[in-house]
Amino acid sequence: MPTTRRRSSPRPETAARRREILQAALEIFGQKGYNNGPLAEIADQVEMTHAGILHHFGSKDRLLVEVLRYRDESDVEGLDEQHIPGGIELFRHLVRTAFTNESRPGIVQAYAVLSAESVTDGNPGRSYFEERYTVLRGEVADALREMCRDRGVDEPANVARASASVLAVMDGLQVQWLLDRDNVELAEASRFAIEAIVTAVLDPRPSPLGDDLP
Amino acid sequence: MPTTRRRSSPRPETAARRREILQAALEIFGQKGYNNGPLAEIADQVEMTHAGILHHFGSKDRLLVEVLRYRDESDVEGLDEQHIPGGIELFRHLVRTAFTNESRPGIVQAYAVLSAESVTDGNPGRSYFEERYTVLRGEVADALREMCRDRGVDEPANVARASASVLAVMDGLQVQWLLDRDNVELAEASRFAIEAIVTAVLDPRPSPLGDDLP
DNA sequence: GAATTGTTACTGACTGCATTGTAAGTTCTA
DNA sequence: TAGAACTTACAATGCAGTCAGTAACAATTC
Repeated sequence: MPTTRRRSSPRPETAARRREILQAALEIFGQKGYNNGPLAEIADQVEMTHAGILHHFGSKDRLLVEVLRYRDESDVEGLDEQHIPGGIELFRHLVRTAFTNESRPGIVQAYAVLSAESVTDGNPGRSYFEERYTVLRGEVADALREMCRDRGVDEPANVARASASVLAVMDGLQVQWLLDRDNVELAEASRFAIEAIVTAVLDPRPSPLGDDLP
Repeated sequence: MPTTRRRSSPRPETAARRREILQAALEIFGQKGYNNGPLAEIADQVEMTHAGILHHFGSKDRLLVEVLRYRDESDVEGLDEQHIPGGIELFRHLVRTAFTNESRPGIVQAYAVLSAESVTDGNPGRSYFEERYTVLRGEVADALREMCRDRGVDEPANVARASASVLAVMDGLQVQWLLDRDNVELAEASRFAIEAIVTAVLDPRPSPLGDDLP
């Protein structure tokens, strides 16, 4: 028996429809959080019923992980041109991102809310964020080492600490900014902090706090 | 008519019972988030029904704001002795806190989760966090200015940016740590970043990223 | 290239569960 | 003895997910 497999290809407009849903979900999850963001509201925004969304994504959990992947792609697409910068260019890119993010409160909020929510019990986005931070820390660390090499700094200490700190300060400032959007200082703070941290790696100096801490 | 107002005072053990509830709520909200943390689960932990909790706090919203206030108090009580340190001592205190926090994942997670969740639509904890960050930034800024004065640094630039950055880096590192508790570097990163930022205020140097950024 | 057949992309109705809040009743105690 | 500190029972939503059905479309067959 040849058992000719019958398998229709998805319709041409389906991909676009899915993207519409992902966009709407990103907005709703960003505004209200994952647990507090009902499928029905996402469905409304794309003129569909919540059952339609479940048809495309199977479950709310799976929708979330696809939303997170989608955010990644659209981020790279929108800000970068094509390649990931390295060395000093990475940090310049991060600073520019901090500034352009001021015009995208939706995405900023989605990221802040969903990353923190991901550490709660049984959250489906957790492994996404675990991996994301690991990858990003690695990229920042590589860029830092490249800068050290360029400037003849041998055996740079604190590269790992600095990488985590750079990402942390950007995330933390975003939360503060979301709570107080009129505070323009907060955007500038990203540049200041990143410069401070990079400087401390390239040209370490004695601690102003003394050497007797833990 | 004298209308002798009849108004019983609460029973002596009531205060302790309320504290038990606040403690349990802090745990549950920390583990599962505010929206995802049901009253029933908090009630279980103190051997009560959820209606009992509502008797004490009126609504879930009001419970949250009391939980946040409670966290503040117990924090100060546990770590500080009595007074808030200023100047260099504040930063030494912050670094020590970062280290001792490693043994209190519950509270750390509660803070990280609830602060991010507070920026979502209609969250009852929002104004608490708005005020908290404003106050904390002010305290850190004062401490920085004091250090500048002590060391003869005039018209220190970037004090506001540095204050926000210090808080941001601590918060951001906590999220990363919650996602990867085995990563011991992350605790040390707090000290490194705080030192870097304070140094950049006390003894500013040219940006390693160039001066042509936004 | 028309008819057939299976699949996609839904909708609407429904199920079942979780959850906050309320109301009435009970016990205890200041 | 009134009010504090509950409990039990219930009301009222809200929400994810299932299922049966329908219309449109794609692939296969003739």
